Amino acid sequence: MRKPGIGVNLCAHPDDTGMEYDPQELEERWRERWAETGRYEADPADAASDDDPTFITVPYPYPSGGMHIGHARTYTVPDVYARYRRQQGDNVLFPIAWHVTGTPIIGAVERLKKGEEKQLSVLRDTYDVPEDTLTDLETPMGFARYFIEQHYKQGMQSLGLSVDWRREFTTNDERYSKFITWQYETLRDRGLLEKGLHPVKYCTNEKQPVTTHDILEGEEAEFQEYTLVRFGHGDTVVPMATLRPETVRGVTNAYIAPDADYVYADVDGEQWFVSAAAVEKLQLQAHDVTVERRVSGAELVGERVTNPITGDDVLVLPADFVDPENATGVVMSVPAHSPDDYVALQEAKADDARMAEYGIDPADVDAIEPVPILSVEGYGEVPAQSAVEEAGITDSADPALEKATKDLYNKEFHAGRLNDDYGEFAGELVEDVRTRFRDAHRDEGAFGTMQEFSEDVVCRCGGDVVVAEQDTWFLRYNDEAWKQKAHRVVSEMDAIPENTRGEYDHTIDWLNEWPCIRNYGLGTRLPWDDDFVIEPLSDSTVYMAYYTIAHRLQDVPVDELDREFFDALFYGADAVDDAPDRALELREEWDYWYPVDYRFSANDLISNHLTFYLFHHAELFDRPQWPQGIVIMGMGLLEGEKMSSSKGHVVLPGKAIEEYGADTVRFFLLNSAEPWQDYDWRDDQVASVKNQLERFWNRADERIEAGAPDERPELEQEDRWLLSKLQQTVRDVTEAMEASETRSASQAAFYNFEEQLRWYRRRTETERPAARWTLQHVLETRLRLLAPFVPFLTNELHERLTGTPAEDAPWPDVDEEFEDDAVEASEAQIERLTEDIKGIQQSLANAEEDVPEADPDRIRITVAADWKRDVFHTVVEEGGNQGAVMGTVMQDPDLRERGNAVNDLVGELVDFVRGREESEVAALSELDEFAAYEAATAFLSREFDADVVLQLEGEDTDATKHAIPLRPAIELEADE
RNA sequence: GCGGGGGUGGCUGAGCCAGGCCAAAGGCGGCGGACUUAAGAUCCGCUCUCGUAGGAGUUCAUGGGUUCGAAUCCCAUCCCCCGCACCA
Repeated sequence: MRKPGIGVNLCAHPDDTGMEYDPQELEERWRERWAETGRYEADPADAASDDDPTFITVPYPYPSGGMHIGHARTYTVPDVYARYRRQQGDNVLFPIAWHVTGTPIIGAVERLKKGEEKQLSVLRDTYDVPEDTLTDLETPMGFARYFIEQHYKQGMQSLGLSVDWRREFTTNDERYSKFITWQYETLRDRGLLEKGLHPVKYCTNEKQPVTTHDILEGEEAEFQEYTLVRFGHGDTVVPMATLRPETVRGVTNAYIAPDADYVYADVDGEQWFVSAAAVEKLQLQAHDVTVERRVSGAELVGERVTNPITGDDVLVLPADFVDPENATGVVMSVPAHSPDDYVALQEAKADDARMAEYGIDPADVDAIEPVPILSVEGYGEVPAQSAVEEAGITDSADPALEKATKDLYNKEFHAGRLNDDYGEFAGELVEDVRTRFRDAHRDEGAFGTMQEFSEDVVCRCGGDVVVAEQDTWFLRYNDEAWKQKAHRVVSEMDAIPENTRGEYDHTIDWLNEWPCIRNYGLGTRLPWDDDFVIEPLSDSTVYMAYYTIAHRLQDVPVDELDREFFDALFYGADAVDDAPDRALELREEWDYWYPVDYRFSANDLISNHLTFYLFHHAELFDRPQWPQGIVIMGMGLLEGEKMSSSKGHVVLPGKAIEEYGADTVRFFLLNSAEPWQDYDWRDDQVASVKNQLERFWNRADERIEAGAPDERPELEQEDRWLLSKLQQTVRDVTEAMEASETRSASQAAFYNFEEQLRWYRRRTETERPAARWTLQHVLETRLRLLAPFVPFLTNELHERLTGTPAEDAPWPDVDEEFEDDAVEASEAQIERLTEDIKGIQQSLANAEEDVPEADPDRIRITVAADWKRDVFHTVVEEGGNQGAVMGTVMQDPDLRERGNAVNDLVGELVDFVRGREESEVAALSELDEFAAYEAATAFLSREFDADVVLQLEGEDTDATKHAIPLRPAIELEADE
C-alpha cells in the first residue's frame, strides 16, 4: 500500500534513521486502505459466535450548512468508543445518515434564490462553495446533497471515522418515509396521537404559518396566554386581557384607548366589544367573528362594566397607555397590585378636566380606591402603593416604574397569598394557584383565553406575525402510562455522566402534548392527511432501528414496505397473518444489532430529542430493545467564543486537518475535555498537540529503527519499574474507556506515561538490550492504547513494528507478572532522595552569599539505624496509632532510655504512615533501604556530578543530621 | 422563577464523588541553561512568599461549621454560564 514516494525517500537518504512525520501522506494512505477494504462494514456474519455486538449511534447531521469543528467532535467521540470496542473483540456497528426533514434547508434555499447577501456570504466565504456550483444548491435536496457530499462525508472520512458507509440514507428517502409511516400509524392505533388546536406563528400578509427562520424581528418572542376576563356591559361582553387572572377581585376600573378604533362584533354568537386590531387575531384563534359596528374607544369610556366574579360595576376610564394592538385593547386596572395602574389612577384623579371631557364625574374617579386582594411580605397593605412610594415615583413617565412593576409582579407571584375572599383558593401562593383559579373560572364561563406574543413579530416579507390556533396532531407525551414506561427506560439505562439521569426524569414529567406535524417542509407526509408533514423532532425518534436494515432494504421494492412488512420485521412472524419472507430475513439483522448500546448526543437535546427517543422506544419496542445508554456531549467554543457560521467564526475540519493532520485534530478534540464537558478550540493548543504527536512519532521511529532482542533479556530494576507502571496505565486507560472518559484515557496513555519515561531515561542506560526490549514492549502497548484516538499514526507505527496495524491488535490486558509493588516502592524512594538532594542544593544556591556546598564534591547519605527501623515496623503494625505505638515501643528498655528521641521519631513516622495506601506502606516496610540506595549510587553520582558516600547510622558516622526510616540524612560536602 | 453546570496559582485546566502522598498534574506564557554560526525545533531546570540544608508561612469565590486534618464534606451568601419547548 505504500506509495512509491516513501520507498524512494528511504533509499535516497540511507543515513536517515527513519521516517519524517508527514500526517497528510500517511493519513491519506490509511484512508484509501480503509475504503478499499471496507474495513468498517459490519455484518452479523463477522461475529465470533457467542459475541455480543456493539451498536453505537450519534445524531445524524442536518446538512443545512457545512460541517465545522464542533460537529467533528460530536462524531469523533463515538468513533473512539467504537474503535475501543473493536479492539476489545466486539463486532461494532457505527452508522450515519442525514436528517433533512423540516424547513431549515428549504429556508436556506429560498434565501439563496432571493440572492440574500448574508446567505451568499455564508455559502461563498464560510463554506467555500464554488461560484458555478451555487445553482446546484437551488433545490432543497440539491442543497442538502452538496453539503452531505462535499462537507460532512468528506469531513468524516478525513477524520477517519469508522463508519459503515453502506447504510447511509436521508430522511427524505421514500423507504425511510415508509418506515416513518409505519411508526405513526402504529402510534395512532395505540391512541398516542391526538388531534387538537395549537398556537402557531402566522403571517397575516402571506396568510400562512411561518417558522423561526422566516422571522425578521421578534425571533425571541414567546407565546403568552392571556386570560380574558369577561366583563359585561348590558348584553355586550367586554373581554379584558390579563396575565394575572387571580387579581380579578382587585379590579377597580377599566381602561380603554379613547381615540383608537374599536368594534362591536358578533363572536361565536355573542356580542363583544374589542379593539379593531383584535378581530383578525380572534378569527385566527378559532373564533367566528363578524364585525357589526365600528366605533371609537370613547364610546365605552365613562360607562360602567360588570366584573363577572364579584358582580361589581366599575368605571371605564380613558388611557393613552392602552395599546389597542395588544390582545383585546381593553384592560382592567388593579391599582393595589400594579404600580402601573396605581400611578395611572393617581394621574386620572388629578386630571379633572380630562375626565369631564369624557362625561365622567371627577368625584366618581376620586372615589376609586385600591382594593388589595393578597398580602405579600415586605410591602404595605397596598403593595403597589408602597412600591411606588418607596421608589419615589410620581408620574407614569418615570423609567423606575417599569422595574417597580416587574419586581412586584415577581414578588407577588412567588410570595403573595390570596386573601379570604378567594374561598377555596384563599391563603395559597399565587404561584401554586393561578392556573387552577383560571381554569375553574374558564370552565364556568367567566374567563376566556387569547394568545399573544410577548413582543412584536415581523415576517421576512414585512407582514405582521400573530398567533393563530391551528388544527394539528399531537403526540401524547402527557399520557401517564407512557410517562411511566419512559421513566423505566431511564432507570434501567446507563446515563453518562450520571448526573444527567435526573434531567431525563424531569423532562419526562414536564413534557406535554407535542404537535408533531407542520404545514410544509421536507420529510414524510402524515399518512392520513397529505397536507401535513411530520416534523423533524418527531421523525427521528426510532430511526436507529432503520440503520440495522437500511442497506438491505434497498433491494426491497418500495411498495412492499407496508404496515405488515415492518410489523413482521420488528414484531416477528406471529405479529401478522402472512409475514413476508424478506421482512423475516431482515428481522435477523435487526435482532442481532439492537438495542443501541450507546447513543452519543448533545446536552441540549435532553429536553427534547433524547427524551422523545426514550418515549418512542419504550412504547414501540420491548424491554430488551430499549436504549442501553446515553453519553452526553458538551458544547464547543472557538478561541473562547461561541462558533457561528453566519459570522464566519468557525473552523472547518478540512482546513484544520490540512494544517495539523487528522490525528492531531482528533487527539485535541478528545483530550482537551471529557465528552460531556465544554471544550475550546484554540489554535495554539492544537499546534502544541501536533508537536507532542510529532515528538511521539520521532521517538517511536527511533525505537523501531533501534530494534530490540527477540528474547527478553534479564531485566534491571528500572526496567521492571517501567513495566509495572505500564500495567497501571493499562488499568487506568481501560477503566476510563469503559466510562467513556476519553480525556482521562488519552491523558493516561499519552501524557502521564511520558512522565514515567522521563524518569526512566534519566535513571537508566537506555541502550542496554534489556532497556531496548522494555522500551519496545512499552511502545507496542501504548500504540494499542492510543489506537482509538490517533488511528493513523498508531496503525502505521504498529504495523512497522509488528506487521499488524494497531487497530487489528487486541486491547492490552494487565500483565500481572509485571506488577511489582516492591520495585515501585524502591524506585519511589530513589526518586524522593534525588528530589531531596536537589532541594537542598537549590536552597543553598539561592543563598545570598556563595555557599560552596551548593556544588558539592561529595554527598553523604546516612540510612537510619536498625532500632529506628524497628520502631517504624511497630508504627506500621499499630496502624499509625501514636499512643499504641508508644506503649509497645517503651517496653524495650533500650528504647525507653532514648525517651524523647523515640517520641519524636514515632510522631514523624505516624505522620508519614497516615494517609498512605496500605499496600504502599506494606511495600515500603518490606524495603531494604540501604540496598535500594546502594544500587542507585552510580545514578546519583552521575546526576549530581559528585561522589556518593552511603553509610548506616551508628557505624563510624559523624552525621550531623538525623536519619529516620525512609528519610535518610543527607549532607552535601565541598572540598576546600 | 424553574432545572442543570460552574467559581482553583499570569492564563488555561485537572483535583472535589471515595478528606490526609496537595503549594495543588498537564498545557500555554515567562525566566535561566544545554545544543546551534544563529534562529527555530528539541532537551534540562525554575516560575505564591520567605529562607545559607530537604524547611516555614499564606493560598483553591466569601463567611461559618464538621474533623486530629478540608481545594475536597455540611450550611449560608455572592457571582458566572447553559436550557426552559413545538426549533434543528
